[in-house]
Amino acid sequence: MAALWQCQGVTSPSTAGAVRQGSLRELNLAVVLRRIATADRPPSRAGIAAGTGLTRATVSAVVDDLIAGRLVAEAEPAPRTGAGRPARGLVLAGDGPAGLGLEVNVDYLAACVVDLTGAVRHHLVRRADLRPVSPADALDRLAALAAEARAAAVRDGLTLAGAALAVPGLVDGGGLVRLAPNLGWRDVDVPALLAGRPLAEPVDGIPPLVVDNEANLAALGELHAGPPGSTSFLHITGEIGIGAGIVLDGTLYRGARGWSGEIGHIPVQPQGRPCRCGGQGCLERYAGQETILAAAGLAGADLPADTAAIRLADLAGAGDPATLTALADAGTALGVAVAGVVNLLDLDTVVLGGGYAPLAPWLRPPVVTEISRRVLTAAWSPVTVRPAALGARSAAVGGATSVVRRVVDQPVAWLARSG
Amino acid sequence: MAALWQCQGVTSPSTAGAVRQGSLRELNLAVVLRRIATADRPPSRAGIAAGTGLTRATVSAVVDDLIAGRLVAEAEPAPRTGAGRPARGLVLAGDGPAGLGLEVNVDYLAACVVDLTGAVRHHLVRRADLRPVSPADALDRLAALAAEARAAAVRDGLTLAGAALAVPGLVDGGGLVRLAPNLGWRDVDVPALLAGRPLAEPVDGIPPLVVDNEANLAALGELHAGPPGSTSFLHITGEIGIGAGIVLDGTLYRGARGWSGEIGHIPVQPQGRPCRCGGQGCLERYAGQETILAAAGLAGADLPADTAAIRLADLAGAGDPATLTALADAGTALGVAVAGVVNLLDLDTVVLGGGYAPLAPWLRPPVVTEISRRVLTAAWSPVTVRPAALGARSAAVGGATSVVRRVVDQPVAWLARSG
DNA sequence: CCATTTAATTCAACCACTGAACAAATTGTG
DNA sequence: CACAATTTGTTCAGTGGTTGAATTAAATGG
Repeated sequence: MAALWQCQGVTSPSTAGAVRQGSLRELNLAVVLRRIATADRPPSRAGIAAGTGLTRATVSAVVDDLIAGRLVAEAEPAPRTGAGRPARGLVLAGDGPAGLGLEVNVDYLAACVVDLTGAVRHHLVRRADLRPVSPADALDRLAALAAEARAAAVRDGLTLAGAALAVPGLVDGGGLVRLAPNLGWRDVDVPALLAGRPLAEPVDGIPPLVVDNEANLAALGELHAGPPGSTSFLHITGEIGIGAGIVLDGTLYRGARGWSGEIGHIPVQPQGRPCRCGGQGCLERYAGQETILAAAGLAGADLPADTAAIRLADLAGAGDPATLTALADAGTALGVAVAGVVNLLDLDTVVLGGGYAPLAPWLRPPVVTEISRRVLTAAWSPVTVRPAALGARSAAVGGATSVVRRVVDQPVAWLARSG
Repeated sequence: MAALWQCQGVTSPSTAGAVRQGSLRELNLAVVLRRIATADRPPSRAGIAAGTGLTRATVSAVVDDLIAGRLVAEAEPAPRTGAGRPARGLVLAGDGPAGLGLEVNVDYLAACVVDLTGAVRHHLVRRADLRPVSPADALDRLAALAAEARAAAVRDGLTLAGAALAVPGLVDGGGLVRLAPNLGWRDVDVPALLAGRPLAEPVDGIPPLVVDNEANLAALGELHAGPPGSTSFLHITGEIGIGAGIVLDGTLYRGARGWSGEIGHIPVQPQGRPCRCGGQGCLERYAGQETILAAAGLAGADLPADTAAIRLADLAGAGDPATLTALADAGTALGVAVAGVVNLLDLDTVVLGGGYAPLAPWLRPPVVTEISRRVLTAAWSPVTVRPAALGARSAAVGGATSVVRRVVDQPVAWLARSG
């Protein structure tokens, strides 16, 4: 729990411009709330005052607002420390706002509910091959699953503060899915197709649904769920395509147009195999799942993506030589690309997620080898390569987390909601 | 001038935490000053009020403080627009604070003075081969040049608000140069060697000298000097090594440990030529100046880096076939690496700086070719490839600009200075 | 049991912004 | 040329939210 908010950067005032008088309280609500969220143990009002430089009077007033708004609760008194009146510990409320995370992928739908403390309260998954299904029908089914998750949240006394939908493709601002090749989607306007559903109706002015790239949301989930300390990392999602979420200084980097992370088309053999993107020698052609499956002798199996990864892990675990060679080669190609990225961005961590997560035991060694060979500063300060803490299904959790994170960053929007 | 501050992102409050009462004024000083800095034409107090949402009363009070602090001046009345009392235009003061930019490089020393408006008021360059010179002696000479520049600034009525030193190497926080291979420096503690010089003495609490990587400062300079609109770009400095400054969303990205930008060691031929870094097939071995010179038949010439670039440009301009081939090959290698970076980061602009600036006419075509072949989203939205606006000597100017930029972002630090 | 210590609240003071009224400076019109 | 219209900039009482000191609350320790 403590690690949840560990890594986020400083947020600028929501006005992003003039600082009006009321902004003072608005900003300090966020400051105090973040302090509570990032603390190792429940802090006292006095401790927050000492840590932030605000007076105890101000902190008390701010905390009163936060408690009244169900964002903060008083915890059991902490173990005794010495003389003096005992402090009353403050924690994030577990019964206030929650985030709804949704995911549409090639062979499953997922919905999950995360509360303010970062706990995953519900997680529903429906397996289904969605490739032959129209976008409208797929979103129909998703809406049904979302309604189920919402009902479960309401039974827990939680209030949904928003929802985030993860899609394996390029997403434009405003929820337009430009292209999701593996789903067969092109220019799908998600909010329009969901019109009339509770998901699409704004609740008290809070934007109801954010659509984002799967890799981005998975990286956000990893930022909160992973071990603290890594504020700049690459979260690689190896599915049919290879995507990456880039977190720099604790902030997700989306790119000039929101299309960052196309690591699958980094050239690793400039004169190598042609790629469907029109290029040549792209990483995807050497470390993509199709290539690994073919090299392992599973070319015609036509398995769903996550099943395929587990099948490969089983074979590798059993010592199948073709599979081991396939994974070693893929890992080396991945390592070459990652080494270039680390040289450029000076990252301290690389996370293997998506379909790579279960294959990490075999992919990690060649990746580490290439990094240590090719990264200039590797000798000074090592680069951590690890599997995703949330495993292969992190996008929905990451989406839900991004919703509650927004509440922590801008508590006024939540407090202004209803009372 | 208007473009100078065009691209910077929103700055978070300097407290980076609690918002105390006084912070209100502190923040609004910055808001109003930035508004004046980024405006196309000198704005009026009323216009600023309308644009920021502050009241005219507040803006007047803030502007009074800024004028008293010599950060802002009233301009000649703007051309008439209609009825009503004429507005008094506000501009950044050209006679207040200024930034001192310094550069130590292999074959020259440079110092320049930039005022608040972004104008380069002085620019001194001393050519000298600094490789055989000890770090202490080199910094001695630099201090002398800096003193000259400072004297020139004082004659103009300017007050230096700080200095920034560009070094071609890895710089640690606190001014320790870990490694500058081309200068032959290792673990050089710049502030310690400058102790006792006016450069090293803090003036009214303002940190006197910031040491930073040459590529980083050059990128910052390009951010301000270049055409507006490109907020995410890569500034590539092609010298003996190849470095890059990375600007994302208008902010320089330094990396987890401050060592970002080692684009020279991105693998472009994983099984290719061995590199002195221990890796294989690094970009530097295909697009570095040494390689280009050798391919052009100038291997033994031992020219200083900038002279070499101009020599190559002359040969290419004259149609020398070996040189043209060398540049085409280097450009292709560069394009492969850049395509990978653009795929990953979704940049809209790539700037060819340093030694690449004069060679841009020949390097650009192959780079553009590789980008259009290999970048997924190139069809949707084109990537601009252009030479550096500040040319090969942009690091010193960029450093000076970063100093005055800090004044604009945190005017209170300057105002609290002396009165 | 009381001095000591630390936590949290109360309250007058104060700072900076707010909003409205007012003064200043120009254009346009009869 | 006088006067209404218009826009800029300033003045001033009012207010929201922080400040700092005093006060109350609740524990420990001799």
